[in-house]
Amino acid sequence: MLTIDAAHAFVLEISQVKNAAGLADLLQEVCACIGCSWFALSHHIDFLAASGKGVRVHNYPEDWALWFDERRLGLSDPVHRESQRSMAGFLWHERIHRETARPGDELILTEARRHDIGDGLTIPAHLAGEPFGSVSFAWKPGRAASPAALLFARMIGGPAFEAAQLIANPGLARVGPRLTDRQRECLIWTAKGNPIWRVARKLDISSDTVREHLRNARLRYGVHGGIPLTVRALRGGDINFSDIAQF
Amino acid sequence: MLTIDAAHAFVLEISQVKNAAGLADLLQEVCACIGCSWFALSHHIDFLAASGKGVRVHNYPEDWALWFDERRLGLSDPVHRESQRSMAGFLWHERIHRETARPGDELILTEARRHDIGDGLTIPAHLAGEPFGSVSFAWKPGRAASPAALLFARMIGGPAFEAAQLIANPGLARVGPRLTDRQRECLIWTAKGNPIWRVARKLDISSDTVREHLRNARLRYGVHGGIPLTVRALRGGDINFSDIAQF
DNA sequence: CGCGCCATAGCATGATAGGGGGGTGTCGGC
DNA sequence: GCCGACACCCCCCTATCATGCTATGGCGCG
Repeated sequence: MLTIDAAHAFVLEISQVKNAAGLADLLQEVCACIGCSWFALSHHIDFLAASGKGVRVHNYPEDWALWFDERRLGLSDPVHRESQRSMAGFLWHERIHRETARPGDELILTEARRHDIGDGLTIPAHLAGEPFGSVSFAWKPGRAASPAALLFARMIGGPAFEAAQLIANPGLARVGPRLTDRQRECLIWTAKGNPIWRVARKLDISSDTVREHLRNARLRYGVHGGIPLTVRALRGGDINFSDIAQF
Repeated sequence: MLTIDAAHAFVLEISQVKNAAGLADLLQEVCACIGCSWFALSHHIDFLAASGKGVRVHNYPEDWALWFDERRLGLSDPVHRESQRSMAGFLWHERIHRETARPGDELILTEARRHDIGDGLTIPAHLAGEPFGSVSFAWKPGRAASPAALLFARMIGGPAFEAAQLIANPGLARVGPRLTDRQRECLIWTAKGNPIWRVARKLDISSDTVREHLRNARLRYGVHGGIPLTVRALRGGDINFSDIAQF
């Protein structure tokens, strides 16, 4: 029965869960409640490369998970990609299209169907400084994910992911390194496309100083190069696209 | 009446709304539905400094908004700060505590009460590369935000924020020229932090060819430099953060 | 008062990227 | 059959960046 009360009960139980198995049991119950077969709560990372790190709880067929990991799809799976551009979550059949497809996507989707995974829905789990994540529920081929199920999942997805993170990192409310104001300013001007000497003139400081700020920013993130620095700062929320956009 | 059907109706209407006034009307109806007095959908930015940019729709008292803006609280308001560390949203009385308080927070909260704003709840709106945002609903002093209202807001908050962004930036999504597969590959590897010669080895092509692909990509966007190229490609969706993520 | 953090500034070296040429072959559409 | 888009390859030269090191003054905090 899809009601707010039912969702409330799930959220309360989820907030008290102690380990991954308990969380899996609860998500299985959610599956039964919305009438789907599969659930997957996962960070979008390469689990083979980052063994031990990241959170993942799912009931997908084991060989699908293996196939998925071997191809490092945690980072490039079309559903994961789309979830990174979404705030509210989505039904797969409404947002996974040919237009945004990449070579290889078709293979992934047919392989999923071969493992009895058809339509589904996904709730993104974004938090600045953390890897991307999501909570998905999926049906066997032939049945479509419904808007009501999406709404239901929206009530539960966020708390479920927060619970999973607490289980994986007990007490580790970690926030990545933040940049100082001056470092952010310098980075924003270079990201707009200015060479360092022009940034220096805008900020009315020496270009060596700008260089120094950018260097320190790179050191904080432990990255090499201006492009990775910019990407990390965007990811972590230190700067954002509207800072960079020039109109 | 707090039901999934009611939420569904709101979400459908929100997805069709054409302007900020229409969105405000709908959020006012949501207020009536959950029994609160105030709503506020807002980017967490300094609206005085960034005039014209950013999204904000609210029905707070006008002098409260002025007081808020004058003190540049968009960035440092305790509710906004807490929302930036939350994925699922929260009830103010459960998460706004003395422990995480900063000097000045007490003043903000009493000033809010002076303007008839008591307890409330907030749904964060995170999207990588975008400024932080949130959707809040608040009650007059003496009444407490309820878990059921939080669940209801979870169903509506994300779609409402997405709608607001569409209104503020019509057609910003998926604009401009797209890159070829090869250009995207080269860009992704350089964005990970690889120098061109290493990209060439990964793709098993000459480094001049990599240079060539990157040059053509820059030409398409009409940008100068690898950093602006990366930012444009990220914003346009040609590449995304998980393509670049290292783990 | 010292300690750490920040912003500022300078200098030197080598690696890298950017922008300018030139070219080949394929594929698909007009 | 030609043309445009695409992927591929090669050369050159200069501007820019990354990185190493050192050093100053201001500011807050314990």
